[in-house]
Amino acid sequence: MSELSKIYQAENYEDALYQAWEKSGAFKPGKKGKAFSIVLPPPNVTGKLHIGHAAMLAYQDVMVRYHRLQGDKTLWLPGMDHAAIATQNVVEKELKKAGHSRYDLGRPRFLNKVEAFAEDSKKVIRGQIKKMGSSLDWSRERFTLDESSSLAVKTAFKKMYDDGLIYRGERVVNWCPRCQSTLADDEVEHREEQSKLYYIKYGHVTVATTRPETKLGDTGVAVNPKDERYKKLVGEKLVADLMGNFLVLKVFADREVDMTFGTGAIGVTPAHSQTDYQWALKNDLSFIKVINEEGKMTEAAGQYQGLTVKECREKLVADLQKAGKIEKIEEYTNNLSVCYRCGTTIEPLTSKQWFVAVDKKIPGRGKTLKQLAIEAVKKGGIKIIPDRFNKTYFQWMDNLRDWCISRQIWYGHRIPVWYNQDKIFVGLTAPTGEGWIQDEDTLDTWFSSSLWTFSTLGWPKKTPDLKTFHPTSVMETGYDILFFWVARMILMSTYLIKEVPFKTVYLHGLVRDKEGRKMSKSLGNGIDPLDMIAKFGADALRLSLLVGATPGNDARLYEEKIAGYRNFVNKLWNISRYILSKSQETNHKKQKISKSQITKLETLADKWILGELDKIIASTAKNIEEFKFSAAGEELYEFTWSKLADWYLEVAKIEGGKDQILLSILEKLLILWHPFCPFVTEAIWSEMGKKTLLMIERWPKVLVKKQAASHDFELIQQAVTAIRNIRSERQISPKEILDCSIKTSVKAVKDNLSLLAGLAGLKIAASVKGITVNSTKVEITLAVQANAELDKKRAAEAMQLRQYIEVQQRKLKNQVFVSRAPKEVILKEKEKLKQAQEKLQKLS
RNA sequence: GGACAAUUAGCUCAGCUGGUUAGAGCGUUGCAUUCACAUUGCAAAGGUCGCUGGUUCGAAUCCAGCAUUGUCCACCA
Repeated sequence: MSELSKIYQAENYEDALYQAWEKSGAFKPGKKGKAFSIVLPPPNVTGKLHIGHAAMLAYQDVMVRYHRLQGDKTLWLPGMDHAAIATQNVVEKELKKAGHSRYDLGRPRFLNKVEAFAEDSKKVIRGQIKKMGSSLDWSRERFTLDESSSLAVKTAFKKMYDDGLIYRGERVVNWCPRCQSTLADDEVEHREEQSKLYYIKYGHVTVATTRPETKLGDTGVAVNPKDERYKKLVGEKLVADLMGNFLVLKVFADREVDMTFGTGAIGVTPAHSQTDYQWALKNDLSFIKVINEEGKMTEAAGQYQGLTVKECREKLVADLQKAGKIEKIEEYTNNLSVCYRCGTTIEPLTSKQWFVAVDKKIPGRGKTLKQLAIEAVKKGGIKIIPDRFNKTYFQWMDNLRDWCISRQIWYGHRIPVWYNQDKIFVGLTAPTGEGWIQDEDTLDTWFSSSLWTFSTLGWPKKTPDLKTFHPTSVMETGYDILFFWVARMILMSTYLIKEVPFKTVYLHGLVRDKEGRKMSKSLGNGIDPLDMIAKFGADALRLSLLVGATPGNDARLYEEKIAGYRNFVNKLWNISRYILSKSQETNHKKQKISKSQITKLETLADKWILGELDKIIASTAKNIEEFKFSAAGEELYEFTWSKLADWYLEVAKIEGGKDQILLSILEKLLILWHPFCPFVTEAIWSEMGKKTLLMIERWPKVLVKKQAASHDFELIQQAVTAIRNIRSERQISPKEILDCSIKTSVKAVKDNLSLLAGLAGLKIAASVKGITVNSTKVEITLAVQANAELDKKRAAEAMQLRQYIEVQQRKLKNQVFVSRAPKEVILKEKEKLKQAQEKLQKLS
């Protein structure tokens, strides 16, 4: 066995270990055990991974490695998302730098470019995922645009079309003029913006608007039915002249009109507003489209044709002002709609698009898609962690409207619909015959990702994987895509395969910077996971992301925190180094020492540490199964550093002959830590000379030892700490041997304390005068000089104790307390009182 | 406008379904140096758990209200 370095050098081990894992085939699910599966939320192929991805990988790898150690048939399936608009944007931006547009290249050549970019991106991302130590089954890697995903998409589309759940219609949609595409409602973000509210005269009625240019498309005026000012106008037709554009406006009443806003009368623009569109349908208004897909004014805008929206607004307002048609202009804070991908202002406009009907009854099921998705969570098929997101989910589902799924971009799944004059064909492949032309549009990227849990397992084919691993066990993802993705997966899965896509949804929070700000390129406060791995090692990064992060809550990350866990990883390394070096020494002397001497087990300290080990084996498993990764990590950390290293190893140095017990503890400890920090644990495992991999070991069994030893060992700890305290405050060197006397009812304490005395520098003496240190059953008197200042401190301590005793006595005399509190609580309180009294007695 | 969360030591956060004299890490202070580890060890200081009421024998924990911060949703033109 080679000598281990003083400090764990992560970079010397990580890549080789990953290769060894991958080569061993252990990332693939085994043949036995119950199934445990997670499908990786596919990262977008837009470039590289950020720290949020690193966090996601850490959480999932903990679960996956844990279940593998439990002997489950464990699958973690990797894949990536083509992220239609996002990816196309990146490539278009690059083209633009060279002065080109996608139209210069044409569809096929442009798509080749995007595909090449996506392939490069995938390579980079794969590398990053591996750097994190993620134990994914790469033999099953998938892509949302690969062949079988395409088949799944087309199959789903056709079925929904045949069931009447997908339809084509002319409706107001969210249009991004920059992306040249529609967006779903939830892909629109809202930003507060300082703008102006213009009061425009429509003859004798004045309407208020933030968007004067759309007024050119007004065909109605809405008022509240209760509004006395306008009552007599309802049903009338107004004619307004907007700089030569004559508007014919039907006045109608609707309860949703806010009488207190503006003038109480609203100009209605059916072609450029969702609300107005609904009103127009109800009140039979006509549609005038004044803004086109480029964000420019149409022919219907008369003299303003060809101007951009902004230009038109400025010119029209100036013209109207000159003509005396503007009553006033007020400052106003507006909620601006912008594209979530590029931030461009959304133009709502009417357009012919494909939609998924969420409120239509599914033939043969008697329920709507929306109802299916709500039931899946309500009836307990799916558990969301933390559960407060149930409410958010239901609220969103209740408000869900038909989902616009067609996008006017090139990169993505082409809509499987063909047209021939007025004939239409929907199918998996092009129809035969002359004159069929496929729809130019592609599908919303979320359409393909909504099938992800089962399309990755082979659907629509009935594969063994689909049978074994679906529904998946856990969906681990960020709460920010609960709607985009999680909700849509539930919708599609319950409809298409009559199964929930996953049993548990674990939602993690965002990773923020030290000040709690969102990490972003513009702020430059992002932390690159690869930099951190290079600096501190992947294990340290994983731990810093795992510990301190609770589900659904954002967590902060900064270098000092990662450095702290790097220190811990090194501590684990050195604990192992010590244990291994000791056992090596003994091996050399093996012939001289009898077996009974080597395994001098079962001292008080042995019993204590083995009891603690049992506890931590059980609690770590429980914590991981309950998704409390942070708590699991914290408790293990405490066991490893504060109990094993700080106490047991020190005792072991004194008592000696603990090679077997130490090695056995180390083996178990490495298994417990493996899900959290797989690299260092596997590295140590191999340094121990193990021939098989740690990652395929089995989770240790709890031995159910009698744990009475715990308490007695804690007495020793208390006494030792008290002695050190005295040394520290009186500045007595640890080397100075102190005379003392020990009184205790527990014999083991006396024995062990004499061993530990070497630590504390104690000398046993029959009777000594000096300062008394005590815990419940131990009393130690140290021969040290009195010190006025410190005696004062002891007096203050005594004072505090007396107060506490008084409180406890009052509590125990209180009849109401004694009669109502449970017995255990009363006993506990009595014990506390007794301890305080004893302590006080010895102090004075 | 609605909903949700957070508010605990200088900083970052634990604290499960009420029973602690409220914990950890970092930071701070003092001490220790050829010991597995200075990426270390030992010890200490530091909090009336946002505010006000209520329920209870007992509240950081449950309830109500308020304040501050943050997030999400919503068609207020």
